[in-house]
Amino acid sequence: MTDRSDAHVVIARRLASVGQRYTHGRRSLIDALLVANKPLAIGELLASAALPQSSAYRNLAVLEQAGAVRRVVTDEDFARYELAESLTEHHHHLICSTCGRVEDVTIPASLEADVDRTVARVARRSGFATAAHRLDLIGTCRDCA
Amino acid sequence: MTDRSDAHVVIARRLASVGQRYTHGRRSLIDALLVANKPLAIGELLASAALPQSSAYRNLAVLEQAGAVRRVVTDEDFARYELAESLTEHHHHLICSTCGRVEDVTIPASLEADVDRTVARVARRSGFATAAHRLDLIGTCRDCA
DNA sequence: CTTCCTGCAAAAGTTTTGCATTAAC
DNA sequence: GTTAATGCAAAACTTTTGCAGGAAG
Repeated sequence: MTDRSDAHVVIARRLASVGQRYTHGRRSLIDALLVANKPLAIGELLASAALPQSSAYRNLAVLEQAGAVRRVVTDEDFARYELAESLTEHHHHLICSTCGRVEDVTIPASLEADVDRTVARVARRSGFATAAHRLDLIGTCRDCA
Repeated sequence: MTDRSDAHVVIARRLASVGQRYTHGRRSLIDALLVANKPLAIGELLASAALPQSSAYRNLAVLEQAGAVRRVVTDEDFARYELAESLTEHHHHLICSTCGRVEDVTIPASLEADVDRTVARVARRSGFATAAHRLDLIGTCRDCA
């Protein structure tokens, strides 16, 4: 998944397998996310992708169910969206608690493996079937320091 | 911070140091959180603490600024609140992606230390001054399995 | 062509705010 | 007594939904 056109092909296939079409609006949203390389707020998506709010929300919901995008929650009172990890790489977020900025970041594979293993064990002990973990770094970005 | 009355004393002091009073409504909210031992949604707090919505929101904001409670974000479209970690212990959350249930959980100290160290390093390299990390486990709870 | 998607407008849900009254210190 | 907190109602904001018209396969 290194090329952008690859992403479009994969997404088209996933949408088709759920009986959904890859329309212009959906492609615009994906393009915006491909360029951004970080979670975008709805407002930013509306500006980049140029489509009505209701269509954005509806399309993001469809794209999420098709496994193309992921809804990201921060401390802000609106949602952000990013490409699904199957189209990028497993990563985490640096969140600035002052301005809300969100950036992607990866952590060393060794720690990732430790977290995975421990998280699976802890969850099992609690009666949870764990699907995933979410590790965010909350701090203050360079501009806000 | 093992006793409940201790929590009230500490919170009263923190509120006072910010020029705020420890009123009946605020005490009710704290009591509800002390009993619950897990993040509560606004609706649950309104039921337990029996106060108007607007007062709940305003008081939770004040209590958060005073360092008594923390706003917790999940995938739901409403917020949850829990006692600040300085009044409890550092912990993480098990989140059921089906029913939204949220439970507290702790992970082994050794992993916690690894995460802390790596997170600090990664953040520094990115120009972030890290204050904290947030590690959540997303899965399916026993009841929803 | 047939089914799904779009766009507009209105509704629903959560959270915030103004203001007169009440409680805290 | 003075200052801050409360409670009600109304507003602000994000997100969802209904429905007639248009695009995708």
